[in-house]
Amino acid sequence: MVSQENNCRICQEKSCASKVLSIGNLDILGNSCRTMTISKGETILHEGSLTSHVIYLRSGLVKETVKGIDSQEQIFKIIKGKTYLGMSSLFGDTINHFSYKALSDLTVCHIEISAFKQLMLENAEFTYKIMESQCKENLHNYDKLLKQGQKKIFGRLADALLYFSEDIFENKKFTLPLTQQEVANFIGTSRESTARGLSNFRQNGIISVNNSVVEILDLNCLKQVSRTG
Amino acid sequence: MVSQENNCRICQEKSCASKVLSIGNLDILGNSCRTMTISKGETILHEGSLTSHVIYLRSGLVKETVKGIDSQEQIFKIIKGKTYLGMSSLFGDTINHFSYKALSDLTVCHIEISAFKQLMLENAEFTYKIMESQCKENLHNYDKLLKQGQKKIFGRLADALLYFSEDIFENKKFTLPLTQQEVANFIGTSRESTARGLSNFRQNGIISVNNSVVEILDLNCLKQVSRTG
DNA sequence: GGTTTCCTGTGATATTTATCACAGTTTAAT
DNA sequence: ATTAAACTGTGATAAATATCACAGGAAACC
Repeated sequence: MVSQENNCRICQEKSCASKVLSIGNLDILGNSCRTMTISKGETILHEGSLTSHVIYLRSGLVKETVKGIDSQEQIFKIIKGKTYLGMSSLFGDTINHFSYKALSDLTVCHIEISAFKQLMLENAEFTYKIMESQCKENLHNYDKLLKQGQKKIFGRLADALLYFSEDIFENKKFTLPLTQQEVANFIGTSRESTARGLSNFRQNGIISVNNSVVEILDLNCLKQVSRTG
Repeated sequence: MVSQENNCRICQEKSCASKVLSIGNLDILGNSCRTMTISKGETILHEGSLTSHVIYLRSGLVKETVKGIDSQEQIFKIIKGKTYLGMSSLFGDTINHFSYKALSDLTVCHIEISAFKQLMLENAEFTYKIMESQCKENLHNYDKLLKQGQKKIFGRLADALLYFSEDIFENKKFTLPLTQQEVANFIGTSRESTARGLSNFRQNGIISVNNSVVEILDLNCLKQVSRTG
């Protein structure tokens, strides 16, 4: 981990919310903010630890996880750059409800919670923007979780592939950042079922898989599977 | 529905957030707020409709639902008094993602969204409180949804019973406000499996059921089932 | 009060999914 | 390059759950 002081004025990766901050506000932020790099595989934040900082993911890919029963890792979602991590825990509790682990090399900022709260109480538009983005995320998460409960495995797997293709990588061809075990933990099933699902999609010409490079060949069919369940 | 003008200054059912409002703020709220009663069975808000008002549930019990695939109703959660309804949709989108239906007679307030936003931008502490309560709710919801995905039916049913007993009615004995079909829609299973689960709990002396009056007889055992899944 | 409609309980069966087992592949480490 | 470790693919079987079917109860509606 390399850490350095930060000038938020000139940051190229501002969040939606911090774009509304005045120069004065940005300097308050910069004074309470440290940027650092984290390498793939490291854990940024542990479930169960006390909340102490706002963490802003500038760039890179992160998995948000919880320990399930018999302490199997459940993956809640994959997070890409320009996102605050663990806001619900930060404002809704004193301990973190999720762990965050780097799926790639990352750049993150640690912001002192007191400074962040000060900004929120001084600048209602900032708070409003933060709330807006949280609400958007929540709608998305609830939608995903509720649908997941109804769908069968092929449908959920299709959803996961579409999620990576459309939301995360914005490309029909991408390198899966997860092992099959992790995909299974993400869609709530067993590793074997995930493997069988991928085989099935491959055999039906819906996708191609080479090592961990996936390409969606028949998007309509995949969407169909996602709908049908 | 009976509607009347509202004096928010003297409201006995203020939300956590509106408790921090000044008298002036409360008058702004009161001028843009109408109180009404809604009877059991009516729908307050339809999924898919445009967001137009903040709705505050003063008293009563509401089910929050979404249409699942093949348009089966999924029950996301049960909501009791002193809660804003549909905040995520309101701030995260322009259409409502959930429907809200009365499980009992209700008192609700409709608040003009423009006035509410004005308050949020004028009073950052208010906004902060709103955000805080949203975050608490989210942690709770995510926890529930994630665990639900891992547990088997008996575990989920146990959770639902504990939820009614501890969170909603705060009593070991309560009248189930849902039919078995609805309980099934709540825990994500079939009506028959729900019926079998309840029978099983009854036969094992964990609960007693008379019509829709449920009493938890062996709390420890029920919690055990909830844990074991 | 009688009829209709919705709700509940439970057996039998079919479907879905997990688990076990193990061989073949890829990746990482020396 | 070679070995070890982790990951992947697939069959066989077991467990969980849904679905179908139907009878008996409760509630609601003339």
